[in-house]
Amino acid sequence: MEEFQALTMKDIAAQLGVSVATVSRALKDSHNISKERREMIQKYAREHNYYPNVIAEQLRHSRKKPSQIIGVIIPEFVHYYFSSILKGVEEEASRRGYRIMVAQSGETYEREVEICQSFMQNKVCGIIVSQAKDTNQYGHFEKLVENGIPLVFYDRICPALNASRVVVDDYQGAFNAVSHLVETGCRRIAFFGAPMSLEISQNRYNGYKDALYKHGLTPEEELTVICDNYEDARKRAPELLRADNRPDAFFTVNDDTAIGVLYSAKELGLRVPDDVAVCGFGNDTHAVSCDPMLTTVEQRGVDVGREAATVLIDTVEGVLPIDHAAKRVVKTRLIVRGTTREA
Amino acid sequence: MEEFQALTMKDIAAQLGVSVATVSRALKDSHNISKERREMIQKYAREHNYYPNVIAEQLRHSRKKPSQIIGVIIPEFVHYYFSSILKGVEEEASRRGYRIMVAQSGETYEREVEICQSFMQNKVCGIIVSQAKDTNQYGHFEKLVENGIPLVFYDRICPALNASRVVVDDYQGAFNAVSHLVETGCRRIAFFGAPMSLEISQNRYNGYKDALYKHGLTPEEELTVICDNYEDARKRAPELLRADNRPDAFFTVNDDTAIGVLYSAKELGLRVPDDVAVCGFGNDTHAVSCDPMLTTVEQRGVDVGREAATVLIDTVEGVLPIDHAAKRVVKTRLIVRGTTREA
DNA sequence: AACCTTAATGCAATCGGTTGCTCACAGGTC
DNA sequence: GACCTGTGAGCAACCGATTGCATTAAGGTT
Repeated sequence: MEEFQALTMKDIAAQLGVSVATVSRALKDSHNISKERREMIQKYAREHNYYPNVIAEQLRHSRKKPSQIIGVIIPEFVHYYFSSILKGVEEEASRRGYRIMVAQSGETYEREVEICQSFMQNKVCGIIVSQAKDTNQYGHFEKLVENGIPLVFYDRICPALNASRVVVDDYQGAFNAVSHLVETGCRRIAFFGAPMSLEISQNRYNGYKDALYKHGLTPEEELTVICDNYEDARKRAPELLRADNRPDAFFTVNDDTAIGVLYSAKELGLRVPDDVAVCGFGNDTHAVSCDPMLTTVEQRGVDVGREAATVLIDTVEGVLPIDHAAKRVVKTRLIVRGTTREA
Repeated sequence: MEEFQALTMKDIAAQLGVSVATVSRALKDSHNISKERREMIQKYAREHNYYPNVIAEQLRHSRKKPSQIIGVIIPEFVHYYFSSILKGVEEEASRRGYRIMVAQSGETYEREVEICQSFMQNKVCGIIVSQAKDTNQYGHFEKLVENGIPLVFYDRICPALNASRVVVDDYQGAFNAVSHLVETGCRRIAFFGAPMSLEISQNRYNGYKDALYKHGLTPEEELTVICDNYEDARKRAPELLRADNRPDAFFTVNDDTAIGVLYSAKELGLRVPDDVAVCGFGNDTHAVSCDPMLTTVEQRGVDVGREAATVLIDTVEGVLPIDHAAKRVVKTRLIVRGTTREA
C-alpha cells in the first residue's frame, strides 16, 4: 500500500511559498489577504482538490463549538418504525450539514451504556435515543447531560429525566381508531396492548377508554389483554373469539399483533370485517400485504425522526436553550382499509 | 449554558504535579513509569472518569493509522433488506471496536457524490456502499480509492471498478426456487424480473433458465416480464393469468412483486398454490403477513452486512492487502411456505 | 525627511494526546 | 573517587487548522 497522504494546507503553503496562516485565511476568503494571492491559493486548492481535515478543525474548535456529528441510538434497525425514524433523522441532519453515527442497543442496558460512552469519546454534538426495554438506571444519560451533551428521546422516553422528547399522539390516535370502530357498528372492542409500565401503553389505553365512554360504552376487564406481538396474538385471540360473547372488534398496539388477530379470526371461519373488525397501530409495510389490508393508525416515523433532529440541532446551535426540555408531539392519522367496516 | 469542559490529561497532570507525557504513559501502562505513579494516575483518572479524546488521538495518528469509523451508504433505510444489512454491518463493526456513520443516497447520484466527499472529510477508514440506481460515473469512487480509502460494495456492485464486493448467491437461489416449483408440479413458470442491466437480474434469470433446462423445460419468451414492484405486478399478472394458457407458477425478483401476483391471482378466483404457485425473493417481513404466507428465497441481509464489514475491517487492518478485491458470496436458502405446492 | 496609517503577511500558540530524545540521579563496578 | 548502566521522568515536536498579535513595507501627511 503506497502510503497516501491527503493534501494539507502545509503542502499548499510550501508549494506556493506562503505561510500556512495565509493559506488558511485565503481559503476563508479573508480580506486581509490580497486579491491576487487569495485567488491564486483558491485556484491551487481547487485544482488539486484540497479539502479540509474535519478532525483537525474539530480539535481546534473543541473548546468553543461542538462537532457536527449526531449520535443516534436505535433499539433495532430491522423494524419498520425505527428505520422510518432513522430516515427522518438522517434527512434533517444532512439538510443542516450534520452527519449521523448510529448504533443498536439491541434492547440491552449494557450496550446502551457502552454506546453512550463511545459516543461521548467520539465527541458527538448530541444524542437521539429510544431507551432499551430493560433500562431502569439512568446514570449514563445523566453523565451525558453533565458533560454538556444534549439528549433527545423518541418513542420510549425516559420519564425520570427532564430531557427533550418527541412522541406520537398515542392518546388521540387510539381515540380516533376506537371511535371509528364504534361508529362503524362495533360494540365489544378488545384492547391488545403492551405492558402498562410504558407510557405509550397508558396513553393508548386511555384513548381507547375515553372513546368508549364518549359513545356510551364501558370498557370490560376481560377484553383488555397484555398482548403485543404476532405469536401471542395467535394464542390469545382465538381464546376470546371462541367465547359465546366474542368481541366484534380488536384494537391492537401494533400491526404485527393486528395481523395475528386477523389470521386467527380467518382460521376460525369468521369474516373480517363483518364478524370481527381489526385495527392496528403503526402502518407498517405489513399493513398492505395482509388480506384484507389492515386499517391502522399511521405513526409517521419519518416525522418523528425529523422532529427529533430539529430539536437536537436547535439545541446544539443555541436556538433552544440547553436546559429547555422540548416536548414535541407528532400527529397520527387513521388509515381505513379492509379490516374495518364501511360507515 | 455553563461551559462544560471534559477532563484532559493536562488537568490530571496539573492536579498530580506530573507532566502530561507521564500521564499519557501511565494510562497506557508503560513500564517506563514507576509502579506507584502509574497506579496513582490510573486511580485518579478512574475516579474522575477521564476518557480520552478520540478526535485528538485520531489527529495525532492520522499519518500512520486510520480512524475507526466506517462510512456506510444505503440507498434507502426503510427497506427490509437494507436495514438488515445495516444491522449486520453495525454488529460486526461494534464487535471489532468500530463505529459507523451512515447516510442515505436516496438513489441519486448527486447525493452519493456529496456523501463520499463528506465521508472523506470526516476521515472514515473505509466505505461500504450499494450504489444509487442512476449512478453511471465512478469518479467519486475512484477518488476514494486514490485517497487510500478502501471500498466494499454490497448488493448493487459497481462492475466498472475492481473493488471488493459482497453479494448473495442469486444464481443458485433462483435455481433452487425454480427447481422447487418444477418438482412440485409446475410446468409453465413465469419470470418477473428487474431490468437486465443489473447484474443480479442476469444471474437470477440464468438460474431460472438453467433450472428449467435441467428439468427438460424450455423458457418461453412471453413468460419473461420486466416487473419488479407491487403496482406493476397488479397490472401485469392479471394479463398473464387471464390468458388461455396461463402460467401455473411465478418466480419474482422480490417479495413485494410476489405479493402483487398473489393477490391478483386470488382476485381472479384462482387458488394459490393449487392453480397458481408463487415464489418470491428476499424473505421480507411481508412474506409472513400475506395469506397464504409466501414461499421465498431468504436473502440473509444480516450476513451480507456482517461479511461486508469483515472484508472492510480486514482490509483496513492490513489482514487483506488493499489492492485485493475480495469477492464474497453469501448463500441463500429456499423457505417453503404456503404459496407453493406440497412435494 | 520624519511620522503615521493601513494593508498584507507571517509567527507562534492552541486544541489533546503521543513519542523520540534527553536528562538527572541512583546504584553498581573497578 | 571515577566511570558506567539503567531507571524514571520531562521536554518538545508533531498531527492540521485557526487566530491574536507582531512585523513589514508601501503610501500619505505635514
